[in-house]
Amino acid sequence: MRWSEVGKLDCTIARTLSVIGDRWTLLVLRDAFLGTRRFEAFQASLGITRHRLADRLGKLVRHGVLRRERYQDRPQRFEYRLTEKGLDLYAVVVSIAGWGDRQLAGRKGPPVERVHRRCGHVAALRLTCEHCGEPVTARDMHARPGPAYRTEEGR
Amino acid sequence: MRWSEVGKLDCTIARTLSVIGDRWTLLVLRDAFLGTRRFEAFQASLGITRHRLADRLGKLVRHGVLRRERYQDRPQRFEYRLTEKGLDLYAVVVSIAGWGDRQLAGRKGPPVERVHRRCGHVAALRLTCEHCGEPVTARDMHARPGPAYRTEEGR
DNA sequence: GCATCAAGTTCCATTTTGGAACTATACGGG
DNA sequence: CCCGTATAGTTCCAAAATGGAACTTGATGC
Repeated sequence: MRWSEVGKLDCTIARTLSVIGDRWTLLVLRDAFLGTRRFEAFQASLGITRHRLADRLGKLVRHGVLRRERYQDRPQRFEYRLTEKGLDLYAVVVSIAGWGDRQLAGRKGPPVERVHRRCGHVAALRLTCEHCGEPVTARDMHARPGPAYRTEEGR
Repeated sequence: MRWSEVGKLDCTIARTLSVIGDRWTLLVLRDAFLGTRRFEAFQASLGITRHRLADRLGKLVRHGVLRRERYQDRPQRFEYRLTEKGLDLYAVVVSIAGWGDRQLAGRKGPPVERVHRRCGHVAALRLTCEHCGEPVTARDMHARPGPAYRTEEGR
């Protein structure tokens, strides 16, 4: 199967990955969450080729994750900002950072720390059950076919 | 910059992505979390070429995310199981699934639902602040340079 | 005119993928 | 003994994606 067909599968994970699951895209998003907005800034920070970057930004815009906004006329200049849909990817980016911080053990601790504005503390974020509020790990959960599974095949 | 050099950056996100951030790897992990263990089963479920699959499984084993275990001698047969380090990726996989479920709006609801064994409910998982326990979104958090940043450059 | 800036595009060589066939070990049946 | 089946890979090659570097466009400032 071609990667380009993965987005048509009926798995929500596969479809999400068809949007954000390629080499540089999540690093672009990392920068976006750190406040980067301009083409040159992404390029300098990432070391991605301009070609790829233009491509990835365009794809994220087409998928509604970023929005391309003019910040100056003459010459026209654009910047890329996270949409609500894009901001909703925060959990993905933070989960990735969290795993790296825990498992890939930087010698001096994490390079970035996150402060919860409301409570004022530097804190890791964790998954909890929406229903009971308890923290949850893989072993606490059981996956089973959901509504969409009953009507058609496909994970 | 070559993708193969991304793992050497000092960003925990970049380093995590060098392990799990390529095309098929997260789909392999999705299957692993759903209980898939054997080469043939991954291959049939994913539609990835056997070649790539062998490659990806090997890489995950080298990084300690999966462990290759013999389940039969003569002929020797192996299966791939998540290690603790691998199980710790649950938040990443679930966050990706969550975004897909919310934003890519399957017409009939999610294909997979997750039950919290402890409380018995089908529930989405969400990020909360480890310190105060409140649910958190991108806007609630502020990123700033952490310990590792003070001693050396690199995000 | 000439340099500079920002945001892309174009071109081409190198890498990575996808597809399909082939290999290795062992079992079970006729 | 020979054949078919099963599992887990490997090999080969054409097609697609990527990396690097130079070029383009539109405008400002000297």
